[in-house]
Amino acid sequence: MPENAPPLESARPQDFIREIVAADRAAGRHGGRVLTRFPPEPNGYLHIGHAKSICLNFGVAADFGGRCNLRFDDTNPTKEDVEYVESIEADVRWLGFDWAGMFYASDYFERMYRFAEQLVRQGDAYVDSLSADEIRQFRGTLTAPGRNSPFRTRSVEENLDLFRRMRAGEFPDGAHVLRAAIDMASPNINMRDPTLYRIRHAHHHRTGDAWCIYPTYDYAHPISDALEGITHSICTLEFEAHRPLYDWVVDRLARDPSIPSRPQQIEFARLNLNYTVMSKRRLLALVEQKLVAGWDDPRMPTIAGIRRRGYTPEAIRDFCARIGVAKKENVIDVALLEHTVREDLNRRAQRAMAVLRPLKVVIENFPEGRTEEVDAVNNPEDAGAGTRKVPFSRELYIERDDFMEDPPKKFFRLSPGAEVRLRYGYIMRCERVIRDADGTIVELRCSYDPESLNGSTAARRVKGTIHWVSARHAVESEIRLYDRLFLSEDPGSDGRDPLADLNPRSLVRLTGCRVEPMLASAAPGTRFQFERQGYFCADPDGGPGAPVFNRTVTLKDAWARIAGKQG
RNA sequence: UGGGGCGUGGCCAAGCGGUAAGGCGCGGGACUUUGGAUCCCGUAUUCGGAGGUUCGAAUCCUCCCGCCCCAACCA
Repeated sequence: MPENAPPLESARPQDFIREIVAADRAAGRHGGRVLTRFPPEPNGYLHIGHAKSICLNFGVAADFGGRCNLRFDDTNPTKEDVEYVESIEADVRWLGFDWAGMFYASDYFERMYRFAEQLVRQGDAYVDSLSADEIRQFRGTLTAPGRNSPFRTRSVEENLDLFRRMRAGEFPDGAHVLRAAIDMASPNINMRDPTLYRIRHAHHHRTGDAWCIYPTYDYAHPISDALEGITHSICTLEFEAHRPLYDWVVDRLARDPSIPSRPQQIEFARLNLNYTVMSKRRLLALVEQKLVAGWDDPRMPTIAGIRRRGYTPEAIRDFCARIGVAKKENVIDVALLEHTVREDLNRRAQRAMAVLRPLKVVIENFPEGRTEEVDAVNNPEDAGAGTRKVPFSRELYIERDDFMEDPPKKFFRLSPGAEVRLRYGYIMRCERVIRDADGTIVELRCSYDPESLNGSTAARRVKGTIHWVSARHAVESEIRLYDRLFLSEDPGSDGRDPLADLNPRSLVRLTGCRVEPMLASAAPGTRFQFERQGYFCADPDGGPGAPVFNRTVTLKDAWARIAGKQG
């Protein structure tokens, strides 16, 4: 990452979570210590929504001199994979965070098991042999209380024996579960004897075949937190109703004086972005059905995807800082995300000239075979970025869109008989148009004003400035225009076709583009602003040869124009 | 419906009894060798609604309305 622009963090806004943490420290809780954790399940790639949680967990810790753990919540082996843990690790690092320790819930399987036996001995848990279906029926409804399972009164000895045999693999999946004995009449359904362990004869990406019983989230999470000494367990709103259960487990575990902390769960509203699908189910469907090249396809809202697209970690962190943290359900306008990306890129991205759809221009009064080097500013927002030489010659390419044979009133670029300024170069007039047999415009014959180098001439005022590239010196390159993958305002609702709102025109590949010679050696991952076209990134995973450029975001006003053009 | 949450401008979001911050978006203007950027100015007599307490309420009380989450051996 050779970019040396200063970081772009906004002033850290105070939020209710930081208020809680500050109050806890003021009250001397946890001895003033702050340890958070980011606990993804390795069942998919991280997306922009996770970035909010990552920034929150690492950010809160950093603000109070604490640390944050990375923990994989790998309690459901059938959905998880090492590919995911590797990508998550890489993405968190790329976002710029460094964890205090990296752990797996599966690190604690043995201790969880032993604690479960203890719960059984205390009469706090029992083995239930009802089927999943029966358990559901016994659970009651939102308004009707549940009923105790007939197995709830088994003796401690019988429970212990059964639970041990569950672990030993004596029973098939679904034969028994371990349940907490809480209250089948609780108005909170999560407290109606929740399942703690289920039998799953499945290979775990990490523990292999060592286990055939796996703890549930509700049981594993508080234990993992307590064992690591987590002080504040920050999660999303849907777990609010699980907090009493979280506390129930922590209460019992904390009777052991060697347990380092009594963590508290705090919930916040997850990020929703309009026009963007964040559901892992839908993202997975896109990957599996090969509608995208993979989880890191630049069209994907995954961290890996937007990284390839050219977003910077700084911009994403700034975005997360700006959206705030609260408990209100929210739908953030993607325009804010794009704004933060543009703001960052505008300051750090080197300007370059690139012609996406080339139209040849011959300057008839410019000497054949002559090459001039014109000075171009690398970044008008960054005086330290310097200048570069760009070759100028008789034959150029300009953007097809920058010429109109029959221009509307407000068109200030090139048209027959009109003058335009070639950025950093000369003022040029279009003399005539050359067509092929089909009548397609293939070339423009122009003249230039030799006195107007660098666009300066007191005599005339030219309104339009266009970008260009010397035909002989330019490098041919592929440019990919990626747009948002989804156009749905309401991404997500269950039961719908997960791909229903896919925008089929989210990728336009342009080949035969001509870019400034300098770009031939663009380092993968480098961002550029192509004059008048938007922000582009040399594909970070591009192979050898001429670099491929991915469009990051368009210039602000250009979006509607370009989006409209592409449907 | 039982339980748990949440309701401040188009989208976020401060505010915590003293008379509505800020950002995005949007509108207008200045400037400009990117129709970019930058810079100005404007954008809620009002805080889901109705009562009440108070000299004074978005902030306190009561009732009502709306939205979200929970009935996986998912997380």
